[in-house]
Amino acid sequence: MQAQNRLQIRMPTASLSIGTLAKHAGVAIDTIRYYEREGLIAAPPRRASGYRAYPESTVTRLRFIRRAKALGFSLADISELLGLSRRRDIAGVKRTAEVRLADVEQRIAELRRVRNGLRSLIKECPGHGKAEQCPILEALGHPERGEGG
Amino acid sequence: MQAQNRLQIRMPTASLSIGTLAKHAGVAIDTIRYYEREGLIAAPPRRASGYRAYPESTVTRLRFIRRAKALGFSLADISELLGLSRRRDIAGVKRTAEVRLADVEQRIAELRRVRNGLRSLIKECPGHGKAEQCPILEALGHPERGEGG
DNA sequence: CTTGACTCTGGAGTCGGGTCCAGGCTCTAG
DNA sequence: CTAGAGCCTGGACCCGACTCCAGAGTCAAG
Repeated sequence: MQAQNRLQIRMPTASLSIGTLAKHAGVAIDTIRYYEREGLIAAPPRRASGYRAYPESTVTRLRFIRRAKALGFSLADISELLGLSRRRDIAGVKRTAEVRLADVEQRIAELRRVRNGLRSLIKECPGHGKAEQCPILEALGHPERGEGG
Repeated sequence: MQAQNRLQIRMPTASLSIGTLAKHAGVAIDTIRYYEREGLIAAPPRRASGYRAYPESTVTRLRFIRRAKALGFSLADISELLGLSRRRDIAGVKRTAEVRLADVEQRIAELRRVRNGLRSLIKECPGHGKAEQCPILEALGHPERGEGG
């Protein structure tokens, strides 16, 4: 849509093709289209050919999504965060981050328990000998007892 | 099952229907059939009617699976563990547990990083005011800068 | 015998987050 | 002009671990 160029105040910068955007933001083309379908990024204007023409700010938006994902937010969380930020709802953003933190802390606690269990089992396993002497199998419930193992 | 009692050498114990087994082991009926398809438990003998008739030891086997899952093993890992245990390969069992431990430790380290990042962001966020003052949005990359937010 | 709970089968659906594909346009360098 | 890269669409497919379904046969209690 060239019409835009003439009608709009001023193009902030040249627009990006989806491939260029993908490269700049470090995500796959298919992922960008997927995010558009899911409403995480706005549908961009199109050229006469139908090609998507992204404003540069979309790079930032995609990086936001990437970082939020790295912090353990799901796409649904990110959607929420984006909505909050659009509404300048700082309190909401903070609350969301706090919920996420609590979640992460719980996962850490669970994994710690798992780790400790695994560690002591490994420490006590001779690494050879009969199954009956293996505390790992023992702890798990000796699956072969009485079976045709 | 009366016929069985007479024909077979001796039943070690009464056999269990799939529903009873499910209750005893604390898993869903569908899950048991799923595990059978996946080769995690052996296909049990059938009654004349086609109903599955499980030996009691299957309860133990299912509990083994449940505990291993709780320790973060995937069904594929569990399959491997079961094979190792069948072959009385204690060294193999120990190695598998060690790999799992390393994996768990890495996940903990990652989550810790995430937690620390989230914590400091939250601490510095006033919880009100302008988006520009929110370090959470800031750290994530201010998605609204220059956009029609 | 009847009723209602239980079980059988094969196959489809679920969730999250993408990834891949065919078939057909479009853009750009030479 | 042509070749080849890039982009379009809708829809299928992937992973893991189930979960649900319809339609039909079976079992136990009353």
